[in-house]
Amino acid sequence: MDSGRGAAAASGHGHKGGGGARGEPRRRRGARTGGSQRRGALAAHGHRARPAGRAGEGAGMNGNGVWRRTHDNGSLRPHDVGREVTLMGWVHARRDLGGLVFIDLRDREGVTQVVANPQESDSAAAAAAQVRSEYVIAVRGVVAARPAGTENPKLATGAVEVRARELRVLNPSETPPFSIADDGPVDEAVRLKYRYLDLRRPSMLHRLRLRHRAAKAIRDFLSAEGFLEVETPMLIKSTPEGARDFLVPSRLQAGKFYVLPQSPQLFKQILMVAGVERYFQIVRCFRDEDLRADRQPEFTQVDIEMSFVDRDDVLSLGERMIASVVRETLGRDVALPLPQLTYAEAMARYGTDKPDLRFGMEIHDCSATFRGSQFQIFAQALAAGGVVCGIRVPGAAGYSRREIQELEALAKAAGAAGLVAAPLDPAGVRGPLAKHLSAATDRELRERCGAGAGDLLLFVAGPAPAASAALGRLRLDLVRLRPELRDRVGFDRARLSLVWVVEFPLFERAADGALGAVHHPFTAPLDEDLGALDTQPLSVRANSYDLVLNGVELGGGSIRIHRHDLQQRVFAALGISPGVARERFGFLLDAFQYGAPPHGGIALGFDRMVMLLAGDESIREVIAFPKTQSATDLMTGAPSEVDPAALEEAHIRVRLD
RNA sequence: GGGGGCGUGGUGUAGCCUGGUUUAACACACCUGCCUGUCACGCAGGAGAUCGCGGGUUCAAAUCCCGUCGCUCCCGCCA
Repeated sequence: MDSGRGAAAASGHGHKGGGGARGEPRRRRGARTGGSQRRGALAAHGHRARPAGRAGEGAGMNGNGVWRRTHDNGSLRPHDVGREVTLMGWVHARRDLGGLVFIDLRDREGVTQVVANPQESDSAAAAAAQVRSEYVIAVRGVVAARPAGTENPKLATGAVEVRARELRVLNPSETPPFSIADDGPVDEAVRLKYRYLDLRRPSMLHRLRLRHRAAKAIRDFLSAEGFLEVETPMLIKSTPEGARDFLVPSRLQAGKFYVLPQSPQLFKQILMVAGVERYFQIVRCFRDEDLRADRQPEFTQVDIEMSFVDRDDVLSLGERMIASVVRETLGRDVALPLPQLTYAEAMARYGTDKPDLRFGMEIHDCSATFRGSQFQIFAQALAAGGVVCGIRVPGAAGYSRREIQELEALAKAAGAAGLVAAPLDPAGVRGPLAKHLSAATDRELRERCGAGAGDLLLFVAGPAPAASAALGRLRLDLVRLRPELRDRVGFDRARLSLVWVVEFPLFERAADGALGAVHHPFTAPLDEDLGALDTQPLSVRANSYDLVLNGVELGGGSIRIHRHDLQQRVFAALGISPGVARERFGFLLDAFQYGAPPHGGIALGFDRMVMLLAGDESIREVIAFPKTQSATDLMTGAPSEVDPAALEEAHIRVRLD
């Protein structure tokens, strides 16, 4: 720190006392100057551990009690010329021309140029010369039109400037560790440590504002639709399903724990039994799982539940809400109703249950074409009950051997056994596959994939879900890694491509072979599949839905089971005995004995929603105080050890191994 | 739990692959002086880095190797 450079610098300001505060030299320059403390007597300074010996502040330095801000820094226009104004804010930039000093003064609303001219105010000019980046200052002066030719069209306020009569430093600032004004790339760890400075940057303030506007749009929309915002508890009973819980020890009940909610799922269903009919909450949820760009241990959901509705009612509500949010934040229209894909279609055409529909390159099932093929790889896969899937990469027939190998590596990383590449010339398929194709199958293949000369076909053979999933990943990798493809496949990054994915399976086979709920155990099966519930549970489709935006799962929901007999059958299929069900969900089952209305709902990831609206690739950008990938808070240092007495009271003994 | 990327003055980067002409370079920021119409102000001067940390190889390590820490992307995980 104070390395002594410029030790003499803080001396010798010819300060004029005249009502103006002087800029206060920053610590680096001023620390060694010694001298008396002429600090203002006010308490405002008392708690600031500034180094001793700084040139003192004048009597007028004590905060902003005397002045009142009249305008923000984004609002002055030519019609304000001649008006006496008081502005406050942070020093965005200072340009000292020697005598004449320009200060770009920034606050939340914008930037206004302040001019300090010694011919107009000696004291203001002297103070302005001492000011540095990120000092908080107050300026009193007169709005003037800028001299012809010096207007700045880049600033909303660029036609005018404020001629300073008085300038006060309300608070000096250390040199910030990174530029607030530049708003350029900075290592994320540094940004997180100094999050208060990071958030000060205009782009981050914009994100906070965007988030607020999205939340407000949601509240306005749902309120108008008759929803009640109801809060649910944060300290709740553990229900061992799904993600790992965050534990909260109970002091009063030794050895027992609350957990933080993974979602308000049970409570919102209880609220339906309670007759609330239309509930929503913008609510924090907690899941102790590994982090990703779109996953934080605490995140925010828009949680919605409605009574006396069917699936279409929920979808309509959900998509109208999203359209409203997009309109209120981006001013863009979303065409309704949104398209719907069944889960089966999504998997077949895009290899994923959250397809990115901003571009084509769909997956084609070419199994029929290759049935009976002499090409061993395909023949074996088909004989084993698998499939052969392909995608057409337009204009990629010229990819080199090396490029193809890179694609194969990606496919293998995505779970494919291999990748067969077939470039097309005007005569048809070339490459290793060509000699195993008759003219008829060659043509059939091209027709099936919509491919022509110059295109590249990529095939994966294997079990149905794995083969299409691998191609689905490859499809995404291709537009990510090969920019030249984006135009050819119609990829538009700015598009908002919303789609409902419906009819998920009700159950899935877990790794241990047990049957598990894809969504949660209160999800209703589709009526038409009820018959198979006890005989072929894996074939039963759920009355559920996910909302997908640009390949990101925004959220999902379902129509719930509200009848006791059906719930028993689902529990039975899941292998949840009545005793276990009672232990885990007893209060919900009890509630359902007293007249549960038909109901359903949806929960949307609010952070992800705002991230996509902002065009960001990580929800950390739209969370004011996010955690790192290792779930630490670099600003506060959480998590940390706690006072042993607190552990004692919580009946916790810590063991490290 | 596993795989990949990154870590060099305050910030962003180059240098690393191929060890030695590097006294670790550049831009921005910072400090000093000059400068009355700038808005990427300009000009001149200056300070600031034992190259994340530890160990090893070598005559010699920012550079090669091993370990470790931090950040990050992904797989697993996330009903």
